[in-house]
Amino acid sequence: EKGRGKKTKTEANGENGDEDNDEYRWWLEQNRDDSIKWTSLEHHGVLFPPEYEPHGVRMKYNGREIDLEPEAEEVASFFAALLHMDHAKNPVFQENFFRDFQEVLARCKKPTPIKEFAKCDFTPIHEYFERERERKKNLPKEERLALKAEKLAAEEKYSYCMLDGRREKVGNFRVEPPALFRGRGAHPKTGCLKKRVMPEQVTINIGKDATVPPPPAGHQWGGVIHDNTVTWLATWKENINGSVKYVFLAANSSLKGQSDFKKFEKARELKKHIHKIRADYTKDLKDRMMQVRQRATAMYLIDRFALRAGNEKGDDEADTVGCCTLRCEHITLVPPNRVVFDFLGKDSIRYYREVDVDVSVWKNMKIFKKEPKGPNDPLFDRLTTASLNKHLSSLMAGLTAKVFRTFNASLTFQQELGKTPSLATAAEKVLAYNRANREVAVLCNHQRSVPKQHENQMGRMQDKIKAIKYQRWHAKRELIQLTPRIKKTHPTLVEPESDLDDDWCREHETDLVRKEREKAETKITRENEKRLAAKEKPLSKQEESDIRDKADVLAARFKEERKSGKAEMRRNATVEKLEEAISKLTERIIAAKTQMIDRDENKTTSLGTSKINYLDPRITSAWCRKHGVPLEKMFNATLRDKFRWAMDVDGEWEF
DNA sequence: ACATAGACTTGGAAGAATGTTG
DNA sequence: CAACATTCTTCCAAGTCTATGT
Repeated sequence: EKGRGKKTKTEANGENGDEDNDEYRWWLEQNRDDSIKWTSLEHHGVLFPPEYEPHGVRMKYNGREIDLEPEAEEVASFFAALLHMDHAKNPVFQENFFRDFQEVLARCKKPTPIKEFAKCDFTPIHEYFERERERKKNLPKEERLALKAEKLAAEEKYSYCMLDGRREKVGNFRVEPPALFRGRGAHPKTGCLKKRVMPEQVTINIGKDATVPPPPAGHQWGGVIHDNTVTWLATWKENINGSVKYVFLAANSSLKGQSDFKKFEKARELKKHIHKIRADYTKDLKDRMMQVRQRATAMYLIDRFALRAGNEKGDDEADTVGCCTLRCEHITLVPPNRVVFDFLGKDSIRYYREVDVDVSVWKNMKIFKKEPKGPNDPLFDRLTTASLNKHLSSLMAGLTAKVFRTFNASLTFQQELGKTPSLATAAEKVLAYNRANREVAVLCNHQRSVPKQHENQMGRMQDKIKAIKYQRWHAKRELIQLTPRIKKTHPTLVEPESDLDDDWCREHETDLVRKEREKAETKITRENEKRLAAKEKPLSKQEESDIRDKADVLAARFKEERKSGKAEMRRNATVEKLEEAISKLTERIIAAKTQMIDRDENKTTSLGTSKINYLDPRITSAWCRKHGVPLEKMFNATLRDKFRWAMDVDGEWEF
C-alpha cells in the first residue's frame, strides 16, 4: 500500500496537454496485492441509447407500402440499415431476423399482412438512411460542430470516474443499443433481435461512500453493489446468448495497465522455464499413457504454432476450434513428418498451414487419428483446456496456454528487431520494424480481408515511383550535358533508369501537360464563375492565355527536348546542385519503394492486434531509443497513452 | 470430476476523423 | 476545397481462464 496515491511529476508532454501533470505512476511501485482492485470508486453510471424515434418511412410488402407501429418500424429499420452488407444476404441471418420481426409484429395492435421474408422490401428505409447520412454530412460546418460539441458535453460526465481519488477514463460507458445480432461466421443465432436494455437489468458497482448515479426517470437499477474485487462499473445480461456485458475502464487506465504489465511479466517469467518445459513435453511425447502423450503433443502445437487453447463450444455457437478441440478432419498427415492444418479458429478465421514437425509428434497424431475415429471425432479425446492448464500451472506458477502466445510473439519480435541494420535510413528502419511486427502477426494468424483499394493502390505507388525516376533521369541528363566526362569518372551516378522506357516517358510527358492544362481550365472556369456572380466582366482572352501559359511552356519544352535530344537545363545549374538533386530524388525513390513493399506484404495481415495485445511495448520503446527512431512513428497517440508504463526503459532493455 | 457463471482479454470490421490530392 | 484514401476509434463478438456449485 505504501506509495499509493503518491504523485510524481511527469515531464511536460505536449500532446497529452491535459491539465493534470500529476500523474500516478503505479509502475514505480512493487508487488502490489491485486485481489483488491480499488478502495474508493465514484462514477456516473451508464449512458442509455436514446428512445426510438419513428421516421415514418414505409417498407413495402408484396409491392404495397405498409404502415408499421414504431416498435415494428424500429426492427424493420435494423434490417434496412444493413441491406448493403453481406449479413442481409445470409439466409440464417434473414431467417432469424424475420422470426423475431414477426414476433414483434404479432404484439402490435393492428394485424399485419407480413408473412414471408421474400416479399419484404426494405429499400425505402435504406434509401432514407442514406439520404439522412448525406444530409448530415452536408450540414453547414458550424452546425455540424455544434452538434458534435453537444454530444460530447452530454457524454462528458460518463467518460471519467474517480478511482482511489484519481480521475480515470471509462471505456464503454454506453449501454449497447438494440440491434440485430451480428454473429460472425456460421453463427446459428446471427440476425436475432438484440433487445433494448432497461435500467432494471443493469447492476451498478460503485464505492460504498459514493453517490449512486440516479437511474433514468421512472426507472430503478437492477441492483447496486460495492464489490471492490472486480474492476467493472456496471453490468447487464444480453438476451441472445445470455452472456454478461460489462462497463470497464479504458485501456489507458491504471487497472488495465497493471494487468497488462502483469501479463508481460508472466510471459518473461516463462523465458526462464521454457527450456525445462520443452524438455518435459518432448519426453512426454513418448509416454506410455495416451493422455500424457496427447497433452505433450498439444503443448508442442501451442508452443510451436501459437495455437489457442481451444475451449469447448456449444451447438448454439459458430463451429470454430482451437488446439484442444481440433478434430481429425482438421489435420492431414503427409509422411514422413508433414502436417497440414486447416480449420476455422477464433472469429471463424481460417488457419491453414503446412509444416514439418518432430517425428514423434507426427507419429502421435497418426495414432490419435486411428480408427475407429472418424473425421468428426476430436483429435485429443483425453484432453481439455482445464487439464492442460492444470498441468501447465504445475510447471510454472500462473502458466496457462495463452501465455505461450504472448511469450512467443514478444520473443520473436525482439529477435527480428535485433536484425535491424544500424546504418539503415529512417524508412528502412520503419520497414524493419513493420516486418518484425508482421512476422508475429503471421505467427498468430492475425488476418484481415484484402482492402478493396489494394490493387489500385499498388498501381498508383508504382506510377509515383516512375514519376520520380523520370525526374531523376532528367537531372542526370543535365549533369551529363554539363560535364560530359562524368560518364567516365562516375558512371554509376548517371546510369539510365531501370524501368523507364521511352513509350512510358512520352506518355508521362503528355500526362503532365494534360494535367497542367486541366488545372488552367478549372482555374479559368472558376474565376469566370466568380466574376459572373460578382457581375464583373469575364476574363479577357489575354488573361486566359496567361493562365494557360504554364502548360504551353511545358509542352514547348518537351517538344524541344524531343527535337534536340537534350534535356533543358535548370537555372543556375552546377555540378554540386545537380548531384544534390539526384541524391534527394534517390532518397525519395527508396522511401517510396520501401513503402510499397511494406504495403504489399501487408495486404492480408493485420498488424494491430499483435501491437495492442501481444508485443511487450518495452521492446518497441527500447528499439526506438537504440535506433534513434521517434516513438511516434511506431505508436500512435492512443498506444503511447496505453503504454505509458513501458516508456521509461533504456535502449538495452530485453524482454 | 464436471458444469456453469462470471470476469476479463483478444479480435476484425465499420464508421469517424484526418490527411492528401487533383 | 471537394473527393478520395488512410488512419484512428469505436463497437461488440468471441475467445481464455477462474471461481463456484454440485
